[in-house]
Amino acid sequence: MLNLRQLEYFYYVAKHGGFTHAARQLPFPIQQPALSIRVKALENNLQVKLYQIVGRKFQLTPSGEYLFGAVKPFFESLDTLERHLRGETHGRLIVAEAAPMLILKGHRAALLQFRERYPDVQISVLERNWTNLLEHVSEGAVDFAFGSAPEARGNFSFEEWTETDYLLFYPEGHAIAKEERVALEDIAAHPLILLERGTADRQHIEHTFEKENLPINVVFETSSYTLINETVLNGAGIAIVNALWPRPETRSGWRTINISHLFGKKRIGLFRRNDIYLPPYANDYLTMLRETLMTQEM
Amino acid sequence: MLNLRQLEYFYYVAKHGGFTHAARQLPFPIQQPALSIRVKALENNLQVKLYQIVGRKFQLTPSGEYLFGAVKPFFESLDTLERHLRGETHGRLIVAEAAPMLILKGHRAALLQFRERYPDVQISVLERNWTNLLEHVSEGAVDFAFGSAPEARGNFSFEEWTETDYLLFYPEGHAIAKEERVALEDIAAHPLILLERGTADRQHIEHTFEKENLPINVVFETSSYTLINETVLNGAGIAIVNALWPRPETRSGWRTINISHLFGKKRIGLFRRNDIYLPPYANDYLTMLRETLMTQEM
DNA sequence: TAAACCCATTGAATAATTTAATGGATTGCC
DNA sequence: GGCAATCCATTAAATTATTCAATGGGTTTA
Repeated sequence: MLNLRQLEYFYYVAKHGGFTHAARQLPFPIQQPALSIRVKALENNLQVKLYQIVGRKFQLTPSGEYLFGAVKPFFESLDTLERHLRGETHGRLIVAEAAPMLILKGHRAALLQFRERYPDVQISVLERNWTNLLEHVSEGAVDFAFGSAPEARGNFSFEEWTETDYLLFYPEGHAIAKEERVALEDIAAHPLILLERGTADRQHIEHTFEKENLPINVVFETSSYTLINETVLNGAGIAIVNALWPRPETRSGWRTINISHLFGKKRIGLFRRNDIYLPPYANDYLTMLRETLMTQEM
Repeated sequence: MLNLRQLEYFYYVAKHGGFTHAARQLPFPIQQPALSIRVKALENNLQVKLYQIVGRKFQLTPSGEYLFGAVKPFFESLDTLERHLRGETHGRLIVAEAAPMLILKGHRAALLQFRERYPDVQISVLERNWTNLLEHVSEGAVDFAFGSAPEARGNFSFEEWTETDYLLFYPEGHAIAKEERVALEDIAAHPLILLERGTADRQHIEHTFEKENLPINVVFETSSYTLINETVLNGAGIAIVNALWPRPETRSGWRTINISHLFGKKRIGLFRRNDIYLPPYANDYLTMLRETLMTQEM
């Protein structure tokens, strides 16, 4: 039977990298020997060395690393858990690039419904770049996030909500339109307008070209779809966008071709931490959002 | 600051549905009042009612249910964690339908490599039906599983390893081959041979027809691909299979058409529990398996 | 070489937890 | 209706677990 207090102290010692450091930084008053003794007891319990002192540096053994990794999420989640239970709820929601056009609409409707039921829970819907998206979630800064399925998942679960195609977006009459079925080489032959580096779409697009060893010629990059739209319509090049991008509605003279045969589908969905249990209000919010999006037909 | 012992006792009381029950069934000697007091202390700490006694039945309040759900995975994982740390490792692996043809090959090679490094860890590779697959994982009966991406994910994370097309499998000269590009209606017009109900492929196929309101005529269903192959070759009908199905190599006279424009791609990958930290040997096994499959070209 | 730092160890002091006994409330059974 | 059984709450006393304070040994830094 693992002793919980021993585990807890081990967690703090491992987290702060040493007994003395831990003793000094812990939120409750405790002395170094107390920690020392408790961790020793844990080692004796398990019959496994969890750390070693090299010189005067504290180091976890592989077993120690394993144990630390295993209990860390739980101990990290306790603060949030306590706040949720006390009712100090502050809902936080993040919406990432690519999802907004689709999901934001849903938020508007879901919010109204939600406030009736939880008038005291504050919801923030934030837009974040794909690069930092999962960080925000894992740091607990937000409860969950929407974005496109990543390569590496780490500690997250991903639930697909919808998928979308990739489109080639070009001015009417552009040479690329001549092709019967556009090939990757055709696209590479033209100057490209893309979203900035670090976004999921950009990463995916570059990766696709790299796989075929095709160099790409990016003439313009931006984080703003408005600018992409402008630039394409001014004839500076062609753009690869996902089908949920905000189409230029004020001007005509543009076309799109579906190029999902080259770039696959883009999967968009919900990210949440694996190791944290969502508070009831958050689950309810997700349910409402799901329903809203369903009736809006996705 | 949540008190861990209080949490632990609350967990046991909630799990056994009452103080007396818990006190009697706990693995260590403890009396009912001790539990009672500790849980009360937790309630006072949090300023939240966690349970109520109705008549003489113990019932969790919604807050109690929430707390229980939040801490349960952790406490449930402690036993396994301890065993792993003590080195009492017994690896368990499950391979589900659809994946086997692809993944099993990898296992053979990975196993050899693995046994050199962890001679004492026992690995079992089991075949299970899609219907029970995730249950096995969530019960902790196996460390992880391979299968195709499900609709609902619950407490699992899914990591895609590969994807495969759906194929129409039919005897040479069959009428369906006349079509330029097969449509769903064409397929529905013929007697179909399918995997049994409850399998992921079957579910997906039925769902696809349902969406278009097309009735299907299943003349034969089985869990064995050998039988499907036989039946198709005898002219009983056409089959929808995924591209990893074991092709009939002993007989000729059959054809396939790719129908992923109708059924999409099938995504195959790794399932694992969200809330349990895999032991080091399991992660190493996965790494070896990944590498093996990479070099075998997927 | 001295000062600073870090962990281990110890007996004494303290705090936390458990026990045992008992009472109140509810249910089931005759 | 009455009695036995079940279950949780409460209390003071007993026990156990944990912490403290002081000290020593080893290592690094200046």
